[in-house]
Amino acid sequence: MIAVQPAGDGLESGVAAYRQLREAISGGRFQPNERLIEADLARMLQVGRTAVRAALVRLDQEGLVSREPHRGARVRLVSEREALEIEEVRVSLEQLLVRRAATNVTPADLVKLRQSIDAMRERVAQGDPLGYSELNARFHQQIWDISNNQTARRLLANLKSQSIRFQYRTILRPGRTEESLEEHEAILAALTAGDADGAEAAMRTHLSQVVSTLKWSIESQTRPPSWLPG
Amino acid sequence: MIAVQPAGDGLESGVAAYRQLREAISGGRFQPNERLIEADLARMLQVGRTAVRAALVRLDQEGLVSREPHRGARVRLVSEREALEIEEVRVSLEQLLVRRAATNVTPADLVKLRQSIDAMRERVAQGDPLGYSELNARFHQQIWDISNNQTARRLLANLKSQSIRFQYRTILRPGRTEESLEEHEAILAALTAGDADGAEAAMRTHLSQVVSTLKWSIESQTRPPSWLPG
DNA sequence: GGGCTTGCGATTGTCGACAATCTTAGCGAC
DNA sequence: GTCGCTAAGATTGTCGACAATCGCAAGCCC
Repeated sequence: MIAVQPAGDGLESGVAAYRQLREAISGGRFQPNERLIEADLARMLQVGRTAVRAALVRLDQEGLVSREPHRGARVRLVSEREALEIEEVRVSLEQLLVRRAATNVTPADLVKLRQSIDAMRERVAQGDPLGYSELNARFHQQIWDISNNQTARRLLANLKSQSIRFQYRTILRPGRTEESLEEHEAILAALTAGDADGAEAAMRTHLSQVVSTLKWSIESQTRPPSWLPG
Repeated sequence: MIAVQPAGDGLESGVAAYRQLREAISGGRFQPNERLIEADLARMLQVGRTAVRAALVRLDQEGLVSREPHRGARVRLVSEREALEIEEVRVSLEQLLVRRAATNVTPADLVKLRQSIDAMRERVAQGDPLGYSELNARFHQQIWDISNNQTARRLLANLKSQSIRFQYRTILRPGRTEESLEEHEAILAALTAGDADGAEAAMRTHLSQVVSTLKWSIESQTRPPSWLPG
């Protein structure tokens, strides 16, 4: 028997639809609160309505879309308040994970983390906050991997996809990337020293900055809700 | 128009199936790893196979059920290692919540918490660990409510339903309930004082005990896996 | 007997059709 | 003009049927 790997397929088609939809939503290719009509999505994704339906149920459970009986699904609009809740949870979990990482970390891991930070430093020098943000995500994910807690990892990934809409607010603040870079250095230093308490503290400092930035951006923008007519 | 509240119904029937199944699984009415056959469940719950299917997808996303393409669904067996992961996450989140609770708590809340602890003390005196356990859950949920972070609350509820199978191990250890009771007192004391750091520390102490108990129960029981034949 | 193939029953995955429900546009009364 | 009502269209919820796939047991070859 030729072990043909079924091209990433071999999955029920609902999973394919789920992944594409998830990518599309968290990638911002839908407006917040936009209606998600099953028939349209089915045409769009080239799958049956059954598959779309399954995908929507999953995304609902995951918190990315909200479904009401007989009224269909919409991409869920996470409020600013909720974004703060999410960020608080994220701080907690990242603290836990970096603490575990401090005891698990290998020299090879440290090399990779160093490479990530160096790459980030380049982006800062080039004034490329978006590239920085991507590398930032990679840095954190590396820590998740090292810490070896799949449960927390999964939760964090979910939370991140829910709050992605607020991400740019925390990146684009002037001078933020430079600060962020130094905070990352502190985390790496603690990990290198195998200092669990230090790593946790450094992570708390780092992410508390993110929370503050987010809070600031929310409170300072008391703009009228632009989605209301009139 | 008479506003007839559709008797808790008005939901798509998939939600009803989901709730019942969830209750049944986390209530231990299925064996771990037991196959969940759609047609059987449909008969059992008096709903169509479509609804069962939707429920299973949700439970899969939630981690209570594991589904493989063309191979059906089983109640997910969470490994001991995973139970520890979950408990670690739980400690993190409960710390966060009790910290927030310390700043939100009202006198009325304190009265209710006091009542819960008093009721627990009674159960301890009566030697009723199961009743104690229920009240324990209530105490923690009260704190969740006070802390007012829906996101963390939801995650904690999910985690709890996943690890419920290991709960009895942490309750039945001799002398544990007495210790647990005093730890609860410490938490309440910190909350009464509005001491966020103290509350967090007390919660950490409390739940670390649970983690230790769980670890101890796992490591000490190097029993042969009873579910293997022979 | 051991290992492989084959066939069958059991179960899941998908689709189309239809019923139930919501939403919107049109119409008429005031 | 606007309010309320009605009908049509759009969309979701549910079911039954069928195809695809799996697991198992019987049979076959060596």
